[in-house]
Amino acid sequence: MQDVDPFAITLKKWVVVFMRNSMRNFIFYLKERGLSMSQIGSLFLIQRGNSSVSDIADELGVTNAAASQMLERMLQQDLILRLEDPSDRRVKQITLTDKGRLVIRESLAARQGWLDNLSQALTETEKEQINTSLNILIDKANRIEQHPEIAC
Amino acid sequence: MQDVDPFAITLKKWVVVFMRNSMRNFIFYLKERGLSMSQIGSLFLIQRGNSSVSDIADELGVTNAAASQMLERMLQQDLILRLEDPSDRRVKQITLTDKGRLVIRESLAARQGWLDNLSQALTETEKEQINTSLNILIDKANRIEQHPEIAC
DNA sequence: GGATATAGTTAGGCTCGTTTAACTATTAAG
DNA sequence: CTTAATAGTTAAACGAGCCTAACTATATCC
Repeated sequence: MQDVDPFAITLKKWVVVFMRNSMRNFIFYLKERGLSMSQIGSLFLIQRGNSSVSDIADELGVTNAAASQMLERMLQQDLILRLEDPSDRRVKQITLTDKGRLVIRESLAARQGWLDNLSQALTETEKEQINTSLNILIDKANRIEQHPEIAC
Repeated sequence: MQDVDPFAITLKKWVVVFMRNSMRNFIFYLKERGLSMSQIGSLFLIQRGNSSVSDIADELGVTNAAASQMLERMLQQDLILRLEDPSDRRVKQITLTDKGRLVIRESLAARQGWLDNLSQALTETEKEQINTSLNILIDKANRIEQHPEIAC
């Protein structure tokens, strides 16, 4: 908590403000849809290419059994498909259904309201400046993700 | 989905990148501590001044009964205090214990790793520029929060 | 003062997410 | 070919979180 770097302080403040404002509608959307955090997390993981039961279990930090049962419930809700991997028939390939993709889009849109209000409160000049800054952050974040070994 | 404003697109991309990278450690911290999303959400709400059972129930979108039970569990974990409001003895004032405040700090710190890596990937010039941009966003976000009627 | 409203708790019942342990099916190693 | 390892499923059990309904205590209204 002994930050002296003003940038680090700003970044943390932004995290708090962002979370407070963006999570509310997101959580209400999940409730409305009857989805748990684990389930929506799984949908995003599957979209990113984590396609086996073990992958998803690892990422969520739960046992295979837990993941398997949760995916079974998601299968019944028509959010995902579960197919045998032809190259290794022990493995199941989990993919998104159209409904699963829709849920991802809607859950992101649920945050939209606050972001739209935020956009409207900005001048064009401010938008341009922030746009440039965010693109730098996005770019650096992507590089860190692609080269996680650098990040340690 | 028919965004033409490049700023809106950038903002959304940033949200996705941010969530993907920052939630993982946060969720693992919660698991380690045995806390649910509702419980950590409550701690933040209490810190922000939502101090009655009804306040918290409303914000979380659950019944008073559910909030009351969840707060009872948090009381047993020594995360909060529950005192009678002297000015209206029907009301209970919920406040954070030292342990509750610690959990808030630790949960934010759990995201720290990724943000630190991100900071290190930036030049001083980039940091200054982004710092200015984020401060604009924080400022506007605070104004929207203080005047929610404008935001509709 | 009596009726009504508000704040919160308690009880019963349900679902979900989780674990461990036992199991099946498939692949890899010797 | 036999044994061991891997991927996933199933079953039993438990706690958390949620709801509705019934309840207590306090405050407000007329």
